[in-house]
Amino acid sequence: MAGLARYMAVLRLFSEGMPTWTVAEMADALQVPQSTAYRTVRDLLGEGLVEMSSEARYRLGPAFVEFDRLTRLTDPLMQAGAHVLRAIVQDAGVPAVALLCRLYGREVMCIADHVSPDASFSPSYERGKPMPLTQGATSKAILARLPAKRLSKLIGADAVETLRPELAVIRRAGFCLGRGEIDEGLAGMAVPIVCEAEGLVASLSLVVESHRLSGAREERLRHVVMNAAHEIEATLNQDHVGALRA
Amino acid sequence: MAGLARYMAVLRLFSEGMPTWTVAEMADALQVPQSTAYRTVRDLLGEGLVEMSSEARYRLGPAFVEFDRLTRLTDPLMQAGAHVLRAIVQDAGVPAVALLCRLYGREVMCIADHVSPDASFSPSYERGKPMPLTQGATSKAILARLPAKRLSKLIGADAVETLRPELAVIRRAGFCLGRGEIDEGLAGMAVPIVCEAEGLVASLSLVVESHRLSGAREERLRHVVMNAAHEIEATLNQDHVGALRA
DNA sequence: GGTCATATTCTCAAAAATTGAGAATATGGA
DNA sequence: TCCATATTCTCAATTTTTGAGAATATGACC
Repeated sequence: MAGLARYMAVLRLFSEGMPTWTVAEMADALQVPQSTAYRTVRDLLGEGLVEMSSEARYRLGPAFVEFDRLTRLTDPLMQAGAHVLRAIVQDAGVPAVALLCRLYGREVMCIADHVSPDASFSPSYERGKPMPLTQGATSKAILARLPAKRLSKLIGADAVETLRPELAVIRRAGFCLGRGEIDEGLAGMAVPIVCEAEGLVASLSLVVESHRLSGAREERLRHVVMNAAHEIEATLNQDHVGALRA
Repeated sequence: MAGLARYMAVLRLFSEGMPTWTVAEMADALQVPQSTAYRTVRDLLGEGLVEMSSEARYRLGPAFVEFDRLTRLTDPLMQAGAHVLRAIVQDAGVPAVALLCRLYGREVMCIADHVSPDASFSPSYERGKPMPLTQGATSKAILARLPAKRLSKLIGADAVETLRPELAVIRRAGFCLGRGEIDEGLAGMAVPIVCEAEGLVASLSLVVESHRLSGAREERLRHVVMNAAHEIEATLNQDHVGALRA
């Protein structure tokens, strides 16, 4: 294994189930001699990607927290949309979770969330959690606005065929409603957000308990989410124009 | 430049002031030929450390958001202390910001914050922001609990001499009050948190407007912060014992 | 302060990866 | 379709990485 991959292989060992590793364990898991593992860890340590816990164990380091902050500060979607989440949760009038998600590299990832204080259900998503590409209103709203070429590169031509009719409907409606696709008993409403100039394809979603979503309320919430999403989209395009002029 | 350093040099180019870069700009900034820069970016792209924005520009990628989440989920200090921040801000009874910070690699970094809804001042700190090592109550509370050897490795023997008396007082009091050391007009109260078994040296701080901190209120807030910090410390040691048994 | 076990760094020649310059291709608009 | 620019590729020279084990540091315990 060469170059960056060697380092990333070590970093990807760390998980929720096993947050600290000894060098011997790493060497064993990656099938490399200990001397090599030690050298790799020494480099990672020097860059702050790993830190030492006690007893010869290592943990992920401060660099990630720092780079994440930079991402939060500089992601245009984050800047345009973060404050909207609180607002739509409040507008919802029922226990709700608002999510801002985007196609990020090869995954759909949640990059911001807001849970209403009275929400008794636990949200399945949170900042930094990748989501299934082809399941749930959030992802579908994103896929619906992806150019055909990029879409098939992402999920494969077969999957595109299967989803095509559904995505066409979403694209036309500018809206997607999913019930229980991700979490049993929950419903998600998602609206796409696109900013070509920034290379962004994203969605704003509101998750509520399925049984609360009937008739007039569904109608009202749809408007809340759509208006908020369009506002974010407008801000994005506005900002970009501003950035170009500056 | 070799190995990891070559990749990190590229990543550290990204900043709040310049969040996207073209490959030509990177090559120029790092004084390497473009072909090399392209190869480096290709590797970073493959690992999700960088993503493409539009028009041949690159941005930091999803990997950082993902690793940050893992850090949030697995950092023992975070688990033990995150929920306490909201509580002490509420207890404070005046506009306040609560911070959980720790020695992380070679820096003191804020890893969690909570701002009271009525705070009119903007906090100078937030998750992911490194703080000056030798200034402010937050950092001093941490330094005060660092073993002598580690302390001088961190800030140098000279700085240790200068700070020694002050740190001795903090260590004995289990508490540190600083006025205007970081932000003019604000006061910080910090209490150290240590968990040897996890290799953690940290502090819990409460920041309020300086003029609100007089007499009885100072006394009361000191107790609020100290109690909360000790509770976190107890949880940490408890959890660690539990982890060992499991 | 000394002794042990274990963690970490070091050494060196062989093997593998990276480098730089420029040619060759891909890509995305007019 | 063509153009400009972005990106990948090629190849020999150079530099880095590798693996095994020896050498050294570290820290707990007596």
